[in-house]
Amino acid sequence: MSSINNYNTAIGRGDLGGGDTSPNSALQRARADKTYRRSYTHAKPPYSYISLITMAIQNSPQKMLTLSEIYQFIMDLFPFYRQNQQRWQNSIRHSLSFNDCFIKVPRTPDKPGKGSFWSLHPESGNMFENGCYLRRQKRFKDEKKEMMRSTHKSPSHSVDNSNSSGKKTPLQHGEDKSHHLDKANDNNLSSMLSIHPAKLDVDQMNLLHANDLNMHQQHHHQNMSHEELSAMINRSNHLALTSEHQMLHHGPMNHHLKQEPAGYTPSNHPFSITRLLPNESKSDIKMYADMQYAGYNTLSPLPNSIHSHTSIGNDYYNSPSLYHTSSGTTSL
DNA sequence: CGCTGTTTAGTTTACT
DNA sequence: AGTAAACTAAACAGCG
Repeated sequence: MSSINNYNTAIGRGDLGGGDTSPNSALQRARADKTYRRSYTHAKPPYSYISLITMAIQNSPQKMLTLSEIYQFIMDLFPFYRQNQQRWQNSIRHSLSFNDCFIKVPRTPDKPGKGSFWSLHPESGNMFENGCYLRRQKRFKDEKKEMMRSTHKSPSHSVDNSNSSGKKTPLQHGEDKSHHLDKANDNNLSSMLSIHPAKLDVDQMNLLHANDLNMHQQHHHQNMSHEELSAMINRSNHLALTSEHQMLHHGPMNHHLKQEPAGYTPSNHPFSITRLLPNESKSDIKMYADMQYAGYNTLSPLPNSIHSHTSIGNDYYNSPSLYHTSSGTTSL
């Protein structure tokens, strides 16, 4: 199914700034109300939180952002998320913690502050380049962490302290602490880089080894400079992005993802995250203009100059220019 | 104290 | 219809 359907569903769900409008009435209102176009652009973007986080990180120069920077990126980009902040920001935090595709990069002493940096797991690949931005076909799992989880879940490790409701008592929280810390330590760059290289395909492995392994072995990651860390992550992300090409010849890196039809180029997808990258050509920035869902027409292709969220001068759901297609107005 | 991060649980929704 | 991904809420700990 294409993301056009996803888009329609997102709108159809009635996620219009908190209203529980039925799909039909939303559509009727869209047709009747001339001011609706503005509301329409405040509709919930057709992206999952995971894809939004991914966008934010991939658009940052260092390929890593703090939590608040991720928040800011999303709010800058989508007015929808300027409301109900507590709700979606909780979900963002949950997504970051819960999904193995996000890794924590510790702050270095020269960059003190609150919270870690968040980056993308190099093995997570192009999670959304298959065209689905609301729902991945398969959740990315870090096998190492998966092992840890199952180990901790196994009967030998988890004495049943749960009460009938399944809610933790304060005591249980205390008892969980070691597990908590293990998990926390596991969810960072150090463990990410100690991942079984066998999981990478040959080319990636060679590159990673050639470029990074020496450094990896010589330094403890926590002691790396921020520049080293980000350079490493940049390279890894580049590998992930260029894996598109490899997939055409060797099949998908994440083999559980279905193959796209022949001729399909992920970066051509209307909501492609690849298209967000600053080095992408934006000559086709009006690509969506001719499409029926022109309300999102400039969603994906960010302006050339975006290298950090702070430079975002306009948002993509709000700019009046977005309301126009090549034929003049948005048609629903 | 507020923010960040982790975890659990329940619900909703996309997809097969 | 069943399953799994995504979303939401909430409790809690730790840190600056």
